[in-house]
Amino acid sequence: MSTQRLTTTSYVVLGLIEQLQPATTYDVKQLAALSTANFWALPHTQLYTETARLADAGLLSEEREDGGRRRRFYRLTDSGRAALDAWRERPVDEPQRIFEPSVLKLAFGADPAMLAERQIETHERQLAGYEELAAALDAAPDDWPRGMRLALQVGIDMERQFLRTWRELARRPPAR
Amino acid sequence: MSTQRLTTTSYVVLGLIEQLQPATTYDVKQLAALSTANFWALPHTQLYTETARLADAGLLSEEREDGGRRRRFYRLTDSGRAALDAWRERPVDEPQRIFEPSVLKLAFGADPAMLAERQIETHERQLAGYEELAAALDAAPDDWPRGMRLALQVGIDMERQFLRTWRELARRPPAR
DNA sequence: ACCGTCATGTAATCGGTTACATGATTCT
DNA sequence: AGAATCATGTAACCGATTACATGACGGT
Repeated sequence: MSTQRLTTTSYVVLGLIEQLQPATTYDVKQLAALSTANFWALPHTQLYTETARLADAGLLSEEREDGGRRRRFYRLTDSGRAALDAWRERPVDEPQRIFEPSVLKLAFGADPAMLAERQIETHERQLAGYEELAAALDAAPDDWPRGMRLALQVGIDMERQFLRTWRELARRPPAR
Repeated sequence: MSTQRLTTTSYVVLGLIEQLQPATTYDVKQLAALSTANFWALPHTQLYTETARLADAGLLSEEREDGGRRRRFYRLTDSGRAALDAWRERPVDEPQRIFEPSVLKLAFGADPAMLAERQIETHERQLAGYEELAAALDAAPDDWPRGMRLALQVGIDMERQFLRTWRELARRPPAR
Protein backbone atom coordinates (compact mmCIF):
# COMPACT_ATOMS: atom_id res chain seq x y z
CA MET A 1 0.00 0.00 0.00
CA SER A 2 2.38 2.64 -1.20
CA THR A 3 1.66 6.27 -1.96
CA GLN A 4 1.79 6.52 -5.69
CA ARG A 5 0.54 9.27 -7.89
CA LEU A 6 -2.79 8.65 -9.50
CA THR A 7 -3.24 9.52 -13.12
CA THR A 8 -6.43 10.32 -14.97
CA THR A 9 -6.35 6.74 -16.13
CA SER A 10 -6.45 5.61 -12.50
CA TYR A 11 -9.58 7.60 -11.85
CA VAL A 12 -11.28 6.30 -14.96
CA VAL A 13 -10.65 2.77 -13.76
CA LEU A 14 -11.94 3.64 -10.31
CA GLY A 15 -15.00 5.32 -11.79
CA LEU A 16 -15.82 2.37 -14.01
CA ILE A 17 -15.37 -0.11 -11.20
CA GLU A 18 -17.63 1.97 -9.00
CA GLN A 19 -20.43 1.38 -11.44
CA LEU A 20 -19.76 -2.31 -11.94
CA GLN A 21 -18.48 -3.69 -8.71
CA PRO A 22 -17.66 -6.43 -8.34
CA ALA A 23 -15.92 -6.24 -11.69
CA THR A 24 -13.34 -8.27 -13.55
CA THR A 25 -10.81 -6.49 -15.68
CA TYR A 26 -12.73 -7.70 -18.67
CA ASP A 27 -15.94 -6.15 -17.41
CA VAL A 28 -14.11 -2.87 -17.08
CA LYS A 29 -12.84 -3.18 -20.60
CA GLN A 30 -16.34 -3.80 -21.91
CA LEU A 31 -17.88 -0.87 -20.11
CA ALA A 32 -15.02 1.40 -21.12
CA ALA A 33 -15.59 0.46 -24.75
CA LEU A 34 -19.21 1.52 -24.44
CA SER A 35 -18.74 4.67 -22.49
CA THR A 36 -15.45 6.41 -21.82
CA ALA A 37 -13.45 5.00 -24.73
CA ASN A 38 -14.41 8.03 -26.78
CA PHE A 39 -13.04 10.41 -24.22
CA TRP A 40 -10.06 8.54 -22.94
CA ALA A 41 -7.89 5.82 -24.46
CA LEU A 42 -7.60 2.72 -22.34
CA PRO A 43 -6.03 -0.36 -23.94
CA HIS A 44 -6.84 -3.61 -22.16
CA THR A 45 -3.26 -4.33 -21.24
CA GLN A 46 -3.17 -1.23 -19.17
CA LEU A 47 -6.23 -2.29 -17.25
CA TYR A 48 -4.33 -5.23 -15.86
CA THR A 49 -1.39 -3.18 -14.70
CA GLU A 50 -3.59 -0.37 -13.48
CA THR A 51 -5.95 -2.54 -11.43
CA ALA A 52 -2.91 -4.24 -9.92
CA ARG A 53 -1.41 -0.86 -9.09
CA LEU A 54 -4.62 0.38 -7.54
CA ALA A 55 -5.07 -2.80 -5.52
CA ASP A 56 -1.48 -2.44 -4.39
CA ALA A 57 -2.21 1.11 -3.31
CA GLY A 58 -5.20 -0.12 -1.30
CA LEU A 59 -7.81 1.60 -3.43
CA LEU A 60 -9.26 -1.62 -4.79
CA SER A 61 -9.87 -4.95 -3.12
CA GLU A 62 -9.07 -8.01 -5.15
CA GLU A 63 -10.75 -11.37 -4.85
CA ARG A 64 -9.67 -14.23 -7.00
CA GLU A 65 -11.83 -17.00 -8.33
CA ASP A 66 -10.79 -20.50 -7.35
CA GLY A 67 -11.64 -22.51 -10.42
CA GLY A 68 -12.18 -21.83 -14.10
CA ARG A 69 -10.54 -18.70 -15.35
CA ARG A 70 -9.30 -17.65 -11.96
CA ARG A 71 -10.62 -14.21 -12.67
CA ARG A 72 -9.92 -11.35 -10.33
CA PHE A 73 -12.90 -9.44 -9.00
CA TYR A 74 -12.31 -5.90 -7.91
CA ARG A 75 -14.28 -3.58 -5.67
CA LEU A 76 -13.64 -0.08 -4.40
CA THR A 77 -12.28 0.04 -0.89
CA ASP A 78 -13.25 2.89 1.38
CA SER A 79 -10.09 4.72 0.51
CA GLY A 80 -10.71 4.02 -3.17
CA ARG A 81 -14.11 5.59 -2.93
CA ALA A 82 -12.66 8.52 -1.01
CA ALA A 83 -10.00 9.07 -3.68
CA LEU A 84 -12.60 8.99 -6.43
CA ASP A 85 -14.89 11.37 -4.58
CA ALA A 86 -12.05 13.79 -3.96
CA TRP A 87 -11.09 13.75 -7.61
CA ARG A 88 -14.66 14.27 -8.67
CA GLU A 89 -15.16 17.22 -6.36
CA ARG A 90 -11.99 19.00 -7.42
CA PRO A 91 -12.36 21.26 -10.45
CA VAL A 92 -9.87 20.93 -13.30
CA ASP A 93 -7.62 23.92 -13.45
CA GLU A 94 -4.87 23.12 -15.88
CA PRO A 95 -5.88 24.28 -19.34
CA GLN A 96 -6.06 21.30 -21.62
CA ARG A 97 -4.58 20.90 -25.02
CA ILE A 98 -7.48 19.85 -27.13
CA PHE A 99 -5.72 19.66 -30.41
CA GLU A 100 -5.20 17.10 -32.98
CA PRO A 101 -2.43 16.35 -35.43
CA SER A 102 -4.69 17.60 -38.20
CA VAL A 103 -4.60 21.10 -36.74
CA LEU A 104 -0.82 20.91 -36.47
CA LYS A 105 -0.59 19.92 -40.11
CA LEU A 106 -2.80 22.86 -40.93
CA ALA A 107 -0.50 25.15 -38.95
CA PHE A 108 2.52 23.87 -40.83
CA GLY A 109 1.00 24.51 -44.20
CA ALA A 110 -0.92 21.41 -45.23
CA ASP A 111 -3.74 21.93 -47.71
CA PRO A 112 -6.91 22.63 -45.70
CA ALA A 113 -9.23 21.04 -48.23
CA MET A 114 -7.16 17.86 -48.33
CA LEU A 115 -7.23 17.55 -44.54
CA ALA A 116 -10.88 18.53 -44.37
CA GLU A 117 -12.05 15.74 -46.60
CA ARG A 118 -10.85 13.05 -44.21
CA GLN A 119 -11.66 15.02 -41.07
CA ILE A 120 -15.24 15.47 -42.15
CA GLU A 121 -15.61 11.74 -42.66
CA THR A 122 -14.01 10.97 -39.33
CA HIS A 123 -16.05 13.45 -37.36
CA GLU A 124 -19.28 12.44 -39.08
CA ARG A 125 -18.66 8.87 -38.06
CA GLN A 126 -17.78 9.91 -34.55
CA LEU A 127 -20.87 12.08 -34.29
CA ALA A 128 -23.07 9.25 -35.55
CA GLY A 129 -21.60 6.97 -32.90
CA TYR A 130 -22.30 9.50 -30.17
CA GLU A 131 -25.84 10.08 -31.34
CA GLU A 132 -26.57 6.39 -31.48
CA LEU A 133 -25.27 5.97 -27.96
CA ALA A 134 -27.23 9.02 -26.82
CA ALA A 135 -30.41 7.52 -28.23
CA ALA A 136 -29.72 4.31 -26.32
CA LEU A 137 -29.17 6.24 -23.11
CA ASP A 138 -32.33 8.25 -23.63
CA ALA A 139 -34.28 5.05 -24.16
CA ALA A 140 -33.06 3.54 -20.88
CA PRO A 141 -31.90 6.47 -18.76
CA ASP A 142 -31.94 4.51 -15.53
CA ASP A 143 -29.25 2.11 -16.71
CA TRP A 144 -26.69 4.87 -16.87
CA PRO A 145 -25.43 7.54 -14.56
CA ARG A 146 -26.83 10.89 -15.56
CA GLY A 147 -23.39 12.39 -16.00
CA MET A 148 -22.67 10.05 -18.86
CA ARG A 149 -25.43 11.65 -20.85
CA LEU A 150 -24.01 15.11 -20.20
CA ALA A 151 -20.51 14.06 -21.22
CA LEU A 152 -21.94 12.58 -24.36
CA GLN A 153 -23.69 15.84 -25.08
CA VAL A 154 -20.39 17.69 -24.76
CA GLY A 155 -18.95 15.23 -27.25
CA ILE A 156 -21.82 15.79 -29.64
CA ASP A 157 -21.46 19.56 -29.39
CA MET A 158 -17.73 19.35 -30.05
CA GLU A 159 -18.15 17.07 -33.03
CA ARG A 160 -20.70 19.41 -34.54
CA GLN A 161 -18.30 22.28 -34.08
CA PHE A 162 -15.50 20.32 -35.71
CA LEU A 163 -17.76 19.63 -38.65
CA ARG A 164 -18.70 23.29 -39.03
CA THR A 165 -15.04 24.26 -38.86
CA TRP A 166 -13.78 21.68 -41.32
CA ARG A 167 -16.60 22.29 -43.75
CA GLU A 168 -15.60 25.92 -43.78
CA LEU A 169 -11.93 25.00 -44.24
CA ALA A 170 -12.81 22.64 -47.07
CA ARG A 171 -13.52 25.68 -49.17
CA ARG A 172 -10.09 27.25 -48.60
CA PRO A 173 -7.29 27.16 -51.11
CA PRO A 174 -3.95 25.66 -50.00
CA ALA A 175 -2.10 27.93 -47.61
CA ARG A 176 1.20 27.72 -49.43
CA MET B 1 21.01 7.19 -39.22
CA SER B 2 18.66 4.53 -37.96
CA THR B 3 15.05 4.03 -38.95
CA GLN B 4 13.10 5.14 -35.96
CA ARG B 5 9.46 5.90 -35.74
CA LEU B 6 8.61 9.54 -35.88
CA THR B 7 6.01 10.86 -33.49
CA THR B 8 3.84 13.93 -33.84
CA THR B 9 6.37 15.64 -31.61
CA SER B 10 9.06 14.87 -34.17
CA TYR B 11 7.09 16.57 -36.91
CA VAL B 12 6.39 19.60 -34.79
CA VAL B 13 10.11 20.00 -34.23
CA LEU B 14 10.80 19.55 -37.93
CA GLY B 15 8.08 22.04 -38.80
CA LEU B 16 9.37 24.65 -36.40
CA ILE B 17 12.94 24.24 -37.56
CA GLU B 18 11.80 24.58 -41.16
CA GLN B 19 10.59 28.07 -40.35
CA LEU B 20 13.63 29.08 -38.36
CA GLN B 21 16.61 27.39 -39.83
CA PRO B 22 19.31 27.61 -38.79
CA ALA B 23 17.86 27.23 -35.32
CA THR B 24 19.16 26.44 -31.88
CA THR B 25 17.07 24.37 -29.55
CA TYR B 26 16.31 27.51 -27.65
CA ASP B 27 14.99 29.22 -30.78
CA VAL B 28 12.69 26.28 -31.29
CA LYS B 29 11.49 26.53 -27.74
CA GLN B 30 10.73 30.23 -28.17
CA LEU B 31 8.80 29.79 -31.38
CA ALA B 32 6.92 26.83 -29.97
CA ALA B 33 5.85 28.94 -27.01
CA LEU B 34 4.42 31.53 -29.38
CA SER B 35 2.76 29.22 -31.83
CA THR B 36 2.22 25.51 -31.35
CA ALA B 37 2.37 25.36 -27.57
CA ASN B 38 -1.38 25.75 -27.45
CA PHE B 39 -1.92 22.77 -29.68
CA TRP B 40 0.85 20.48 -28.61
CA ALA B 41 2.84 20.23 -25.39
CA LEU B 42 6.58 20.43 -25.86
CA PRO B 43 8.72 20.83 -22.74
CA HIS B 44 12.21 22.14 -23.42
CA THR B 45 13.93 19.04 -22.16
CA GLN B 46 12.31 17.05 -24.85
CA LEU B 47 13.58 19.38 -27.51
CA TYR B 48 17.12 18.39 -26.68
CA THR B 49 16.47 14.70 -26.89
CA GLU B 50 14.25 15.09 -29.91
CA THR B 51 16.67 17.21 -31.95
CA ALA B 52 19.39 14.73 -31.11
CA ARG B 53 17.20 11.85 -32.20
CA LEU B 54 16.28 13.60 -35.45
CA ALA B 55 19.90 14.48 -36.17
CA ASP B 56 20.80 10.88 -35.48
CA ALA B 57 18.15 9.75 -37.94
CA GLY B 58 19.62 12.06 -40.55
CA LEU B 59 16.64 14.40 -40.72
CA LEU B 60 18.47 17.34 -39.20
CA SER B 61 22.00 18.55 -39.69
CA GLU B 62 23.79 19.77 -36.63
CA GLU B 63 26.51 22.39 -36.54
CA ARG B 64 28.11 23.31 -33.28
CA GLU B 65 29.43 26.72 -32.29
CA ASP B 66 33.08 26.82 -31.34
CA GLY B 67 33.13 29.42 -28.60
CA GLY B 68 30.67 30.89 -26.15
CA ARG B 69 27.71 28.69 -25.42
CA ARG B 70 28.71 26.06 -27.91
CA ARG B 71 25.17 26.12 -29.19
CA ARG B 72 23.99 23.59 -31.71
CA PHE B 73 22.45 24.95 -34.90
CA TYR B 74 20.05 22.70 -36.72
CA ARG B 75 18.78 22.68 -40.28
CA LEU B 76 16.52 20.34 -42.19
CA THR B 77 18.38 17.91 -44.39
CA ASP B 78 16.85 16.84 -47.68
CA SER B 79 15.45 13.75 -46.08
CA GLY B 80 14.15 15.84 -43.19
CA ARG B 81 12.27 18.06 -45.57
CA ALA B 82 10.97 15.02 -47.42
CA ALA B 83 9.72 13.48 -44.19
CA LEU B 84 7.98 16.70 -43.22
CA ASP B 85 6.40 17.09 -46.65
CA ALA B 86 5.17 13.51 -46.61
CA TRP B 87 3.61 14.00 -43.19
CA ARG B 88 1.98 17.23 -44.27
CA GLU B 89 0.49 15.69 -47.36
CA ARG B 90 -0.95 12.68 -45.61
CA PRO B 91 -4.42 13.18 -44.16
CA VAL B 92 -5.06 12.19 -40.55
CA ASP B 93 -7.25 9.16 -40.40
CA GLU B 94 -7.25 7.97 -36.83
CA PRO B 95 -10.10 9.58 -34.95
CA GLN B 96 -8.69 11.69 -32.17
CA ARG B 97 -9.68 11.74 -28.57
CA ILE B 98 -10.28 15.37 -27.88
CA PHE B 99 -11.46 15.07 -24.38
CA GLU B 100 -10.45 16.52 -21.16
CA PRO B 101 -10.46 15.31 -17.60
CA SER B 102 -13.29 17.71 -16.91
CA VAL B 103 -15.56 15.78 -19.26
CA LEU B 104 -14.57 12.54 -17.58
CA LYS B 105 -15.45 13.98 -14.21
CA LEU B 106 -18.77 15.02 -15.62
CA ALA B 107 -19.33 11.49 -16.91
CA PHE B 108 -18.58 10.05 -13.49
CA GLY B 109 -21.05 12.27 -11.74
CA ALA B 110 -19.26 15.47 -10.76
CA ASP B 111 -21.43 18.54 -10.33
CA PRO B 112 -21.63 20.28 -13.72
CA ALA B 113 -21.96 23.76 -12.25
CA MET B 114 -18.89 23.24 -10.07
CA LEU B 115 -16.80 22.11 -13.02
CA ALA B 116 -18.24 24.78 -15.28
CA GLU B 117 -17.16 27.63 -13.07
CA ARG B 118 -13.48 26.81 -13.48
CA GLN B 119 -13.80 25.63 -17.07
CA ILE B 120 -15.38 28.90 -18.10
CA GLU B 121 -12.51 30.84 -16.57
CA THR B 122 -9.94 28.60 -18.19
CA HIS B 123 -11.48 28.71 -21.63
CA GLU B 124 -12.06 32.45 -21.47
CA ARG B 125 -8.39 32.94 -20.75
CA GLN B 126 -7.42 30.56 -23.50
CA LEU B 127 -9.74 32.29 -25.95
CA ALA B 128 -8.34 35.68 -25.03
CA GLY B 129 -4.82 34.39 -25.65
CA TYR B 130 -5.80 33.06 -29.05
CA GLU B 131 -7.53 36.25 -30.02
CA GLU B 132 -4.59 38.35 -28.98
CA LEU B 133 -2.28 36.20 -31.04
CA ALA B 134 -4.70 36.29 -33.95
CA ALA B 135 -4.70 40.08 -33.84
CA ALA B 136 -0.90 40.06 -33.91
CA LEU B 137 -0.88 37.73 -36.90
CA ASP B 138 -3.45 39.83 -38.70
CA ALA B 139 -1.34 42.93 -38.12
CA ALA B 140 1.75 41.33 -39.64
CA PRO B 141 0.51 38.46 -41.79
CA ASP B 142 3.73 38.13 -43.73
CA ASP B 143 5.73 37.18 -40.68
CA TRP B 144 3.78 34.00 -40.26
CA PRO B 145 2.85 31.07 -42.41
CA ARG B 146 -0.75 31.33 -43.46
CA GLY B 147 -1.62 27.97 -41.97
CA MET B 148 -0.86 29.24 -38.51
CA ARG B 149 -3.72 31.67 -38.79
CA LEU B 150 -6.08 28.90 -39.84
CA ALA B 151 -5.02 26.67 -36.97
CA LEU B 152 -5.56 29.55 -34.62
CA GLN B 153 -9.03 30.03 -36.01
CA VAL B 154 -9.82 26.40 -35.32
CA GLY B 155 -8.66 26.98 -31.77
CA ILE B 156 -10.84 30.04 -31.44
CA ASP B 157 -13.86 28.19 -32.78
CA MET B 158 -13.31 25.33 -30.38
CA GLU B 159 -12.88 27.60 -27.40
CA ARG B 160 -16.10 29.40 -28.22
CA GLN B 161 -17.88 26.07 -28.43
CA PHE B 162 -16.45 25.02 -25.08
CA LEU B 163 -17.72 28.24 -23.58
CA ARG B 164 -21.20 27.75 -25.00
CA THR B 165 -21.26 24.19 -23.71
CA TRP B 166 -19.99 24.97 -20.23
CA ARG B 167 -22.24 27.99 -19.86
CA GLU B 168 -25.17 25.75 -20.62
CA LEU B 169 -23.91 23.14 -18.14
CA ALA B 170 -23.44 25.77 -15.48
CA ARG B 171 -27.20 25.92 -15.19
CA ARG B 172 -27.59 22.19 -14.56
CA PRO B 173 -28.21 20.71 -11.17
CA PRO B 174 -25.76 18.06 -9.94
CA ALA B 175 -26.16 14.76 -11.73
CA ARG B 176 -26.29 12.67 -8.60
C1' DA C 1 -12.73 -33.50 -30.93
C1' DC C 2 -11.76 -29.52 -33.01
C1' DC C 3 -11.72 -24.66 -33.95
C1' DG C 4 -12.60 -19.98 -33.54
C1' DT C 5 -13.22 -16.38 -30.59
C1' DC C 6 -13.47 -14.83 -25.94
C1' DA C 7 -10.88 -13.75 -22.09
C1' DT C 8 -6.68 -12.97 -19.53
C1' DG C 9 -2.57 -11.92 -19.01
C1' DT C 10 3.29 -10.89 -19.21
C1' DA C 11 7.25 -8.42 -20.72
C1' DA C 12 10.10 -5.28 -23.45
C1' DT C 13 10.42 -0.96 -25.04
C1' DC C 14 10.09 3.91 -25.39
C1' DG C 15 8.36 8.57 -25.39
C1' DG C 16 7.56 12.00 -22.13
C1' DT C 17 7.81 14.00 -17.52
C1' DT C 18 10.25 15.41 -13.50
C1' DA C 19 14.19 16.56 -10.96
C1' DC C 20 18.48 18.30 -11.02
C1' DA C 21 22.45 21.05 -12.55
C1' DT C 22 25.52 24.54 -14.42
C1' DG C 23 27.59 27.96 -17.54
C1' DA C 24 26.64 32.54 -19.99
C1' DT C 25 24.61 37.14 -20.14
C1' DT C 26 22.53 41.07 -18.44
C1' DC C 27 21.32 44.24 -14.99
C1' DT C 28 22.18 47.11 -10.90
C1' DA D 1 31.30 42.36 -8.45
C1' DG D 2 27.36 40.09 -7.37
C1' DA D 3 22.64 38.74 -8.30
C1' DA D 4 19.16 37.46 -11.23
C1' DT D 5 17.68 35.40 -15.10
C1' DC D 6 18.59 33.37 -19.50
C1' DA D 7 20.05 29.44 -21.83
C1' DT D 8 21.48 24.70 -22.17
C1' DG D 9 21.59 20.56 -21.00
C1' DT D 10 21.72 15.27 -18.35
C1' DA D 11 19.62 11.47 -16.20
C1' DA D 12 16.22 8.76 -13.64
C1' DC D 13 11.87 7.30 -13.67
C1' DC D 14 7.36 5.86 -15.15
C1' DG D 15 3.07 5.45 -17.63
C1' DA D 16 1.59 3.81 -21.87
C1' DT D 17 2.09 1.29 -26.11
C1' DT D 18 3.37 -2.80 -28.64
C1' DA D 19 4.28 -7.47 -29.22
C1' DC D 20 3.60 -11.79 -27.72
C1' DA D 21 1.25 -15.67 -25.52
C1' DT D 22 -2.05 -19.00 -23.75
C1' DG D 23 -6.02 -21.01 -21.34
C1' DA D 24 -11.29 -21.25 -21.32
C1' DC D 25 -15.60 -21.61 -23.50
C1' DG D 26 -19.21 -22.34 -27.06
C1' DG D 27 -20.62 -24.13 -31.28
C1' DT D 28 -20.41 -27.81 -34.88
